Amino acid sequence: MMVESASESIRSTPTSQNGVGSLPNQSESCVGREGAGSGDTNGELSPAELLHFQQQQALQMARQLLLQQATGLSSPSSTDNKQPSVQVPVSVAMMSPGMITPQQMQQILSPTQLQAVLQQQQALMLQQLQEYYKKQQEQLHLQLLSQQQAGKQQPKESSLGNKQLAFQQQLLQMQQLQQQHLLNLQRQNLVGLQSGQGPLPIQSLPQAVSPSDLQQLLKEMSSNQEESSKQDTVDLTTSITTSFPNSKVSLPTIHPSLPNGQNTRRDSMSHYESSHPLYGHGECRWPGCEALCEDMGQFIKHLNTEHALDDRSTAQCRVQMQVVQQLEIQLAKESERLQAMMTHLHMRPSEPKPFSQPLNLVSSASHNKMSPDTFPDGLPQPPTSATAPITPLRQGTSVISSSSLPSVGPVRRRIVDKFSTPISSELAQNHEFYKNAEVRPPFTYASLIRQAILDTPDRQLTLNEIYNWFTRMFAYFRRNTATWKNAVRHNLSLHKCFVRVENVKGAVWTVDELEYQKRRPPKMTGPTLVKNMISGLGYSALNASYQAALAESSFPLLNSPPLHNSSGSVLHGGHDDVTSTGEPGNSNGSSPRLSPQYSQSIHVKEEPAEDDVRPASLSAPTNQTTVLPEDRDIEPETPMEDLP
DNA sequence: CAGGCGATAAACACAT
DNA sequence: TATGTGTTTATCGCCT
Repeated sequence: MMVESASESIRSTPTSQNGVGSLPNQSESCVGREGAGSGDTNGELSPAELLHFQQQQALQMARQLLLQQATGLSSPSSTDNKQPSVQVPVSVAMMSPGMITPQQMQQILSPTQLQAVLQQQQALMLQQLQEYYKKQQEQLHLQLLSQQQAGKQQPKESSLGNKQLAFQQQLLQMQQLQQQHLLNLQRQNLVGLQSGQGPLPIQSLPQAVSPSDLQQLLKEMSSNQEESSKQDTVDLTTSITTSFPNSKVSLPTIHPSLPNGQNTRRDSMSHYESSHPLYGHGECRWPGCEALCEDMGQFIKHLNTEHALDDRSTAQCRVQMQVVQQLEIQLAKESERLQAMMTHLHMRPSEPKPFSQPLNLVSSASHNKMSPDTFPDGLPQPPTSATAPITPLRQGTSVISSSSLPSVGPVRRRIVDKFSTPISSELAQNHEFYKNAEVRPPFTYASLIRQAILDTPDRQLTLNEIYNWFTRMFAYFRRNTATWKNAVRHNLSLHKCFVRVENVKGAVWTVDELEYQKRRPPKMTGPTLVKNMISGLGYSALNASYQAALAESSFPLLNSPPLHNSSGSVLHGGHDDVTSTGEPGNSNGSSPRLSPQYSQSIHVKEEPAEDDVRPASLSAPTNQTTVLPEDRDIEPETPMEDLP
C-alpha cells in the first residue's frame, strides 16, 4: 500500500511539479511497476541521454561554483576597498541556466552535441577566466602599488623566504581543498539529479528502475541534499570521505575550511547568504588562513590586515585561478569516467565486465561508499558474478545495490545482507555515512537488530536501547519512527534468533547466534547453498567460515545454559554473514554475556512446526561438528526458563 | 507458479 | 487513560 502510493507520487511528481515539456505525453504510465521492457527512447530520454543530461547539470553547477569561487576571490578587495564588484567577464549567461535551460538544450541537442557544447563552454570559460584573472592581477598590482605609496602597509611578515614557504603551503592546501571541492561537485552532480535543477523526467529513467526504487532513490537523494545543506562542512566531508573510499582522488585530510560555502550569490545555498564567501564557521577561509574571527566585523578587519593587497595575496589568487582551471579539467575527466561507469552499469550484465573499477556512483555520491569488499548483490550481474571470478573482494556495494543504484532495478535489502556484506565491517567502514546521510541501510531489520545487540559488551539490549542504536547509527531511522519501531518489535518477536530475557530491570533482548545463522541460509542445502556461496563470495571461504561459525556458535551453547552465548562468537568479528574467515574468535570464555542477567527468565518463542527441520538443516553444513544442539530446544534447559 | 522471505501495517494484550 | 512493549496476523513485493 505504501509503496503503491509512494510510487504513485513519484510518478506524478515530475509531471505535476515541473511540467517541463520534455515529456509532455509521458504521464504516469511510463514507469510501470513491472517496468516496460523495451527501450523505447522515442520522446523520452534514454539512459545514456539522461547521463549526459545529468553530467551537464553537474558541469553547470560546477562552473557556477567555480565561478562563484572565482568571484569570491576578488571579494577581499571588493569588500575591502569598496570596489564596485568586479564584473566577471565570463558570460554568466553561458553558465547559468538562465538563457537556455538544460532541459531545452538537452532536447535540442544530441548527447554528443551536448558534450561538444560543454567542452566548448569549458574551454571558453577557462579562457575567460584566465583573462579575467590577469586583469584582476594587474589591477591588484596597481592597487598594491598605490597602497604602498600611501604607506599603509602592514608591518607583518615580509621576508621573501617566508612568503615563499607560506605560499607553497597554501598552494598545497588549496589544492587539497580544491580536490575536496571536486568531490563536492561530484556529489552535487548526483544530488542535482533531483534537486530541482530541472524538471527531471523521471519517467525516462532506465526502465529497470522500479517505482519503489525510484522512490527510494529520490527519498535518499533528497534527504542527502537536505543533509548536505544542513550539515556543516565537516560533516559533509566525512560523508564524502566515506562515499569515495576508493576514489582515485586522494582525499585531503578533512579540513575545516572547505571552499564549500564560498558562494554568496543569490542562487546559491541560502544559508550562506549574507555571509562573506571567505568567512565561515567563525573562520577566515582565505586559503591556508583559518584565522578565527568571532564575527563578521572582526573578519573584515582580519581580511583587511592579513589579506590586503600584496604580492602574496596576488599570488594566491593566481594559484587559485590555476587550481580552478585544473579542477575544470579534472571535473571533465571525472565526469567522463562517471559517465562511462554509469553507462556500463546501465548496460548490464552480459557484457564482459572490466570489473574492479569502483563504481563511483551515481545517484548520490553520498551513497557510494563503495567498500571494495561488499558484494554487489543488488547489481544486475549475479549471473556474471558467478562466472566471472569474483575475488573475495566484494566489489559493489550493498548500499548501492539496495537503493541507490537506479539501474539495479528491484533489489531487496536482504539480498545484500545475506552472505555478502558483513554488516559489522560495513558499518564500521561507513559509520559516519549512515549516521549522517538518510540512506536506508542495506540490511534487514533482523541483521541490524542483531548488530545492535552484538555491539554492546553485554550482548543484550532493551528495546529502547535498540531503538536508540538505530537512531544513533542511522540517520534514516530518525524518521518514521512508528514504522520502523514497529518493524523492530515485529522482528524481535518473530525471529527466533532474538531472545527476550527478563532481568531485574525489565527485559532485554539477546541474540541466539546459532538461530541466526540457521536462519541465514534459509534451508539451502546442496546446489542452492553452493550457488549462493559462489555468487556471494568464494565458496570455500564461505563454507569454511560458515562451518566454523556454526561450530563456534554451537559450542558455547552446549556448555552454558544461557544459550545466547553463541551470540558474540561468530559474528562479531565481522561475519555477520559468514563471510569472514571464520574468526573463531574468543566467544568462548570471557563472554560478558554470561552476565547474571541471563539467569533470569527467558521467554521462548513458539517454535514453528517446520522447525523440526532444525537439526537437519543445521547439521547439514556443520555436521562434522559434534552433536548439534538444538537451538530452541535447548532453551528449556535453562534453569529458569519460563514458558509463556 | 508456488513458496519463502522481508517490510509494513495493524490489531490486540499486557504492563507501567 | 496513555504509553510502551510484545505478539500475532495479514498483505505486498521480490526472489528463488
